Amino acid sequence: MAITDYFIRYLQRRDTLSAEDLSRLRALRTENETFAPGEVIVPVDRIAQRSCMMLRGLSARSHQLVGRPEERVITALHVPGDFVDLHGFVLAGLEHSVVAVGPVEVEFVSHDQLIDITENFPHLTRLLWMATLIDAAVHRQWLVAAASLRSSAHLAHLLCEIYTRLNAVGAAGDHRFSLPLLQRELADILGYSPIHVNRAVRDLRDRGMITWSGADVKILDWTGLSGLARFDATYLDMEQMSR
Amino acid sequence: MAITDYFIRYLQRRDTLSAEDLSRLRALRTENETFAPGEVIVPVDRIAQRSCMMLRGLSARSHQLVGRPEERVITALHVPGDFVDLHGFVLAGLEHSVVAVGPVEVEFVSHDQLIDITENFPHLTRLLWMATLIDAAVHRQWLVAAASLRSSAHLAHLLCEIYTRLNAVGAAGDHRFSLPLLQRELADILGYSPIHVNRAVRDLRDRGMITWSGADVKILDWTGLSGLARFDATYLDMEQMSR
DNA sequence: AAGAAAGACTAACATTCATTAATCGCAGGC
DNA sequence: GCCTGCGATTAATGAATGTTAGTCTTTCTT
Repeated sequence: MAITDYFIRYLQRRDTLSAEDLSRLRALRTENETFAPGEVIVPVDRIAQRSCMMLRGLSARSHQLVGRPEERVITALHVPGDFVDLHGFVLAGLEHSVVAVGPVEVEFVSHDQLIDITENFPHLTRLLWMATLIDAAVHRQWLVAAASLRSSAHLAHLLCEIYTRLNAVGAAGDHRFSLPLLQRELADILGYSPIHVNRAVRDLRDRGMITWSGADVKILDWTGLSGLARFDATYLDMEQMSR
Repeated sequence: MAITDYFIRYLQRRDTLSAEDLSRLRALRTENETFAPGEVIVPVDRIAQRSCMMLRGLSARSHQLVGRPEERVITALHVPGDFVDLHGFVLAGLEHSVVAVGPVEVEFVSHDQLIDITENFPHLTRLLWMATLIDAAVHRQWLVAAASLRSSAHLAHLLCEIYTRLNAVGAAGDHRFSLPLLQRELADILGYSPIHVNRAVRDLRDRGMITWSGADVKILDWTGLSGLARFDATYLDMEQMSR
């Protein structure tokens, strides 16, 4: 997989890239880096000079709670092809950090190249914009899930979403995928205690919907799992459209 | 207040607008419309040809739950100056509707004018992008609040945020504001039952932190309320910065 | 092979929140 | 001035989730 190809595939799934758009993307100079589980990929609060695309593994946006330094909330997960902190290009510093979940490989793109794109490639700019808007749509869906689903269904929704996103970039198939999340980290995502997450995992297992051993997840009953979660993938905006 | 002036103030609070940017914004042709409480301003699912800016009142992004038509979740509130469904310009249809909360006045801007801006005004384009990214930051903060705060503190966080945003555009002051939300609608926002919302409101009242009668909210103890909510307004990204 | 550490898992109990069913209070219609 | 409807409020009960305190595997270390 050559540089930025995952992200190009991400875009091409949703719009047609012109020859100029494509060659501009292919001409991006990037810095490749790897991170061990738990390492900070993008620190909180600092105004960065670059943003990173996921190449391999899983990363998370982690919010430290004020006054409770040992607690955190995870507000997003990122799979290969995601332009993780693209929003850091426009905002005045991020209010969260990005950390590696499991081993991670990313590519950094300098912001001066993004400035060039926004100055000279309006269609490509709208597609970058779109990528951040899809992230926002995922945020909204997490809010809907948090407000309307109980523990097992809430967990089921997360599994359906992650599988759909991994599958969309070819990083999962046959209803199997690798999810190197600890139950403690799942708790930070879902807003439950680790013990309650354990109950939810056991419930989905007892219903025969999934197996989960180590980092290996297999969805045995997609219909049942997605029905329980009332999962509808349209919010991931994976339709072709001219933008 | 002339056309789009609220939104111009919203942008100027965060960056410097060049004379060209300003005149382009002032040249926007808009359609002014008013809505009664509960009316749909932007319907779900349809690919729109225009997006709307809030001029007066309060509106909400409302997600209908699949299979439960009487239930909904509100994932965002919008105050004057907000470019409510700007994301509809780039996404392939919205997965939520926008409804009026109390009486509302908005201005619609056609998407062909937004195309023109993205083709010819790169700095202004980045500012429009920024507006949608601030919405996303608010989504994330709501996720953090939902995961880490119990009922009273969660409600307190919402009140702190709305007051801060209203105050930033001059639509509130002296720790007073109008919030025409029913407790049932608050429940759709916070993910609680209406009864539990009532308990939270009573709790904040009993602590002497707020009064709330009809649509009139007064924060009596800002320090206490924002401390309870662990509210930190930096996520609203209200700092001046060149983007 | 023994020990240690980390994560998964379980049980018992406490707290938070949902549900159901009423009552209360206010505003509008007649 | 009374009725009516809607929303706010309260109480009682049960379900969902948190907390504390462990045990059980597995894996790594020595």
